[in-house]
Amino acid sequence: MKIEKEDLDQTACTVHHLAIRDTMELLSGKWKLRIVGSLSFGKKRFMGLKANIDGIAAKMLSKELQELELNGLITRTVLNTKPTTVEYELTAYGHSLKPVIDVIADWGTQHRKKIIDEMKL
Amino acid sequence: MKIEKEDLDQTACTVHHLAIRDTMELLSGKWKLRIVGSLSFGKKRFMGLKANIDGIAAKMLSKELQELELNGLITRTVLNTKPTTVEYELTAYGHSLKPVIDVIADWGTQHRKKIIDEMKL
DNA sequence: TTTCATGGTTTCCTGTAGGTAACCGGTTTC
DNA sequence: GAAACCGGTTACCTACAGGAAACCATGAAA
Repeated sequence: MKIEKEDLDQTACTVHHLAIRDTMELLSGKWKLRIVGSLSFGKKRFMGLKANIDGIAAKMLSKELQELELNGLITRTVLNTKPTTVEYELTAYGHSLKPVIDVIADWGTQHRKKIIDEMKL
Repeated sequence: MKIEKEDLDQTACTVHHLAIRDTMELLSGKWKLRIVGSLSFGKKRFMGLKANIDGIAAKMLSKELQELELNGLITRTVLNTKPTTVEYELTAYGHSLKPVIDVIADWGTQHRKKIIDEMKL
């Protein structure tokens, strides 16, 4: 049985697809990438995140944080303060997403420039 | 008025957020990234894409392709064949997404490895 | 003349993502 | 004892993303 170039492409392509799907599933939802992006600037508390991420409701923030923690991307630390404060921080694994976030943010930045330039014409 | 480090962080962070949101809006939906990923291997026809992207329905493919074309990421070329065939191809701008796709696919690949390794324990 | 292929569109239906708003428990401050 | 702050949870609601299946026009082939 001969292996055609098409087959190789097909295989490479399938793996590619699986990988993309995996990443996007982990980062699914409107807010996860934003939360990770926010935390990539340093650890933050619940209210800090809520203030930092414009428009997010407490319910969503709490839910998304739980999923991120389940997936080992962030840690949740309850501090012994009064009133109780909770710190969220990227794990090492969470930090491994930095290249992903950065390249997405970079593309978005230059895309926004392009759109603005086009408006000026 | 003094500019604090926090303010700078805040500004950097806001821009970051906008950029992330912009990119993700363009690539929103379950299939767009997969379509672009598929086309990054070379131009394809409608049926080729449908076969290549496991599970996508014609309706979704057609809809997503329209949006991608509107955003200038792909071109649609109707060929003078019988039966009519249509070629979809990434534009130069679409190709500029390659680093984004690649880094997402790379992360997904190593994430999948990690999960499999953890299962072996 | 019936069937097959291409590249779709249309209709119908459903799950769920995500929004709003009220509420909660513990603690400190007024 | 009322109000405020933190970090949530709960209940309720709905718009829309997305799936399934049927349908359509064109033309070639059988």
